[in-house]
Amino acid sequence: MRGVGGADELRVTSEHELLTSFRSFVRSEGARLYRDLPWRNTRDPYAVWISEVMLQQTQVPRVQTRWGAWLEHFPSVFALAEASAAEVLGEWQGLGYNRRALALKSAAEIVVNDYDGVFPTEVRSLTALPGIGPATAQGIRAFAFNLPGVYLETNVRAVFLHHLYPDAPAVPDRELIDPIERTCPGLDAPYAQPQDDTDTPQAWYWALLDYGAELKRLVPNPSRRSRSYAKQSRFEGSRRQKRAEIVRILLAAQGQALDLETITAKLNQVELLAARPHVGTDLVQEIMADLSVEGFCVDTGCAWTIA
DNA sequence: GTCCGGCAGT
DNA sequence: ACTGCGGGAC
Repeated sequence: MRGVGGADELRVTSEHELLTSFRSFVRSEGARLYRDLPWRNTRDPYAVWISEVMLQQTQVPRVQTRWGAWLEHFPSVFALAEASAAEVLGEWQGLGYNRRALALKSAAEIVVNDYDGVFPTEVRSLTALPGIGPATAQGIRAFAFNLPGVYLETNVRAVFLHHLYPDAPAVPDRELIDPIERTCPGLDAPYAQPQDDTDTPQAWYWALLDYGAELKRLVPNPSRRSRSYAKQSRFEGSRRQKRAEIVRILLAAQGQALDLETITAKLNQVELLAARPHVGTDLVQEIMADLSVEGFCVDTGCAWTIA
């Protein structure tokens, strides 16, 4: 672990002072860079949950254009639980990673059936819901319930790597857990004694996110020095590009069943227009099997309809 | 080409 | 630990 900010800003004599000054620095940057995002003006767990899932591997500007529309279409966990998969996928189009939309609907059904529509607050209960992993669970806890925890996602990771591990080449996430715990307001550590009533988990993580986003514009992405960093595969021409196109084709069919040849033909119209190679029915067959297993569509013998 | 307020299956 | 999964802005 190394110094905070610049070496001249602070003279660090102990880990305690290091984390304490780190905290006040991030709080101050967070205040300066605060983003008044729409989902930050509610504490409705449903609305916060939707924002957290939309924000998984998806940049803020895209979510800003879609979060409000989703809440108008599906205003409550009950509305979402009762919606059809096609309706949910339709509202999701453009956000990417379509399985998130199906997970949202499945989780909504569980919250309605098992929790009477009231969102759980325990990490174990939250991560048991489809589409909610450790990061999203802590995000919901911090932003909807103002509960402390280890919220470790890319912006938070960038801030801690930049300030506490400036030269380490491959830092595992487990190294970050301790300092994150020690700096979160409300966790049992001397650094985390609340300064005032605005010193909350919610405000702390907003500050980390806002400062982390700014940091990544100023320096090369510190998260590259995370051991969990992985370069992502090419999208253009990929299987998942075709898969997403097939979902669009099924949605456009409005519940009508399409056979393998029809789906392949429609897909190849798109591929041809984009000057990509012709796709064979074998690959389409494979993708349809995956989509069926994942609940995107139902296999009606030799044809598929959107679920 | 890079990255995004990750998750789930293997 | 590794891989598949979307789509657009830069």
